[in-house]
Amino acid sequence: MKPAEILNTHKLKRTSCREGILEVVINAGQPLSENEIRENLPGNYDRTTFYRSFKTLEEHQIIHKIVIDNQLVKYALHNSITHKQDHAHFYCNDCDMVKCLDDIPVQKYQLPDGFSDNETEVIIKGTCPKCKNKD
Amino acid sequence: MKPAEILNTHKLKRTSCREGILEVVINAGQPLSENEIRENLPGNYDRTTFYRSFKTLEEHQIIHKIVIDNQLVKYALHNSITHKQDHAHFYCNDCDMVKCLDDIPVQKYQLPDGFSDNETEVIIKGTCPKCKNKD
DNA sequence: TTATTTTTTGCAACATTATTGCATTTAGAC
DNA sequence: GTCTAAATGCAATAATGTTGCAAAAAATAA
Ligand SMILES: [Mn+2]
Ligand SMILES: [Mn+2]
Ligand SMILES: [Zn+2]
Ligand SMILES: [Zn+2]
Repeated sequence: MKPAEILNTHKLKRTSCREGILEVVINAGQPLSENEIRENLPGNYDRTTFYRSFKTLEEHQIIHKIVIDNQLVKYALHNSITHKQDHAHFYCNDCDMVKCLDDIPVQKYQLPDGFSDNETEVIIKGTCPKCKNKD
Repeated sequence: MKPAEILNTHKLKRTSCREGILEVVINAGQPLSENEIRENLPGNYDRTTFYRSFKTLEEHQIIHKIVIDNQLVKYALHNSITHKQDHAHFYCNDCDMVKCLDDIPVQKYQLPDGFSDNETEVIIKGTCPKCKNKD
């Protein structure tokens, strides 16, 4: 699906920042940091606009962010199939790569009395195949 | 266990910053942010020293941090019983309270081929009992 | 005890990530 | 093409965290 289509589907204005972010993230096929996105965007770049665009795209559940250890944030497209379902994320300690594990639904945890949940985040840290074969 | 004892056990110097952080976190009985810790510390406060003290205490697995949505970080004592075991954390969307769910071990996830894991973080977001009874 | 070495501290500077206010521009509806 | 609500760009500000370095404190050696 193309950026313009996605924006139309959600009745969002087609602005260059929104289209640019989507374009880059779709092409990458994996979660990217703000800097990685910026590096792949042509022309001038405004951080405020990025954050506001992200907020909009997030509210429409088009992209989501993955926070690793505060100070590393990656942005990723929602897989249109699993979409709303909570899924786990993988983080490679060696190369900082983040991967959406769309096929791995998160476990439903039994909370203590009185607590109720509505979202669960799971981040699995380890080594990715690429880094493992680097010895 | 008292701060001084803990530091002695780990053969760490008893400095006022380390003792202060431990004192405050032990008294609170729940994870606190840097600001919440600072507010409960007497005398002058240096952020650099806080971060360096935290690093030391973390390396000795005395306290650990919980990152909620980057921009909210809470620091908590390690439960001496479950200690090294990965445990889930609860975050209240209403009051920002964080709770260590020491009794809830994290599930072992089956990763795709070639990936290996060595640590898993689970954050369950929802409403705490106090906030639920506030209608 | 005194001297030497190591660790910790406090401060300034800097980096990164993120938010707000406001004037200007633009996309899309008419 | 005109109009208007929405989005943008820029400056200012905030929160969180790190680094270098000289001074202070603690541990160790003599
Ligand atoms: Mn994902
Ligand atoms: Mn915990
Ligand atoms: Zn890797
Ligand atoms: Zn609450």
